[in-house]
Amino acid sequence: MDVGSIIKRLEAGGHKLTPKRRAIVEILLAEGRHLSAKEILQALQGKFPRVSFDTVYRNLHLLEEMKLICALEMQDGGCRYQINLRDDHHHHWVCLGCGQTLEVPECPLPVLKKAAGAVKFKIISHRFEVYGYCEGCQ
Amino acid sequence: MDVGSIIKRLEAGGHKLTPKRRAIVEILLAEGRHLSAKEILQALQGKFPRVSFDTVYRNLHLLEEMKLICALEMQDGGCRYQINLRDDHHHHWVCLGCGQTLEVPECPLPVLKKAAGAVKFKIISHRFEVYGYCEGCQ
DNA sequence: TATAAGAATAAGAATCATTCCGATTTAAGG
DNA sequence: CCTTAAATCGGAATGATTCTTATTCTTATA
Repeated sequence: MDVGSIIKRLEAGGHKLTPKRRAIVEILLAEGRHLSAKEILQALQGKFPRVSFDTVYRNLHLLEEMKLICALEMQDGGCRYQINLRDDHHHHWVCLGCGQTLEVPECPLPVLKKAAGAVKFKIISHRFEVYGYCEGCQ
Repeated sequence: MDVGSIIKRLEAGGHKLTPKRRAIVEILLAEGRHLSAKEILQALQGKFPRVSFDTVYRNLHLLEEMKLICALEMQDGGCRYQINLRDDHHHHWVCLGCGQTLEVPECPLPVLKKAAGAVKFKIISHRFEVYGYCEGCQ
């Protein structure tokens, strides 16, 4: 995933490529790890001193809808964002030490579909995140 | 799970049995379903008009630590609480229509332990909730 | 290049759940 | 009954997120 392909996907979706929108993507690409909305705002203020939280959230929501980034729910309820390296649905091992994430190789939901069917439950969405420590942080 | 056994567990943990604490447990038992902190506060105000949010949250956190209730993260980020009918760790099918929950028969984590080991990730905690519609609400 | 239309933005107020604070009250054991 | 730590109150504070309104860009098209 590079800036070029992200820009193409934005344009294909009928969205404008504004300087701030591009900068948010570049920040996420450069950092690699997941960032909070506040961290993104602060990084953005380097180039655009007058940028607002509203702009950060609006663009993060847009990028998330287009599946260009993914939102990680943290243990404390806060949210962090990172470039979606893969294009498909997946979950994360989230390191509580350094903040790096690794991808969980499979989604647990398919295994449970039969159990849901047994109680006639129609699945709409789910959340799954695993918190702990990566090899380096243990 | 009844009021008596909950009181015993509180006393065993060295906690006082205050009228408000008992009332919160009774409200959760009487309602059966999961309630938000606000709903609990409002129900509590019937008996104790001057009770504060602080008291509600303090007691909910205590009851959660003692595993007497479980906290459900909702899709919108809010939290709801219900009596922990079983004594062990489990997850829920959460109905977006009526708010009822059904217990997921197994936790997906054990299946993924091997994958975590493969990347030397030390698991500390996890979140898993499934949202959808129960049979009656579809 | 000019312009129109809609999309995006700024600024800061508003919201909402949750937590914190200092002062006061209360449960439970001796 | 007394003591003491725990629990409570009332309300302010916090912090992330969303909303509102006026303004400014982008892009497409003339």
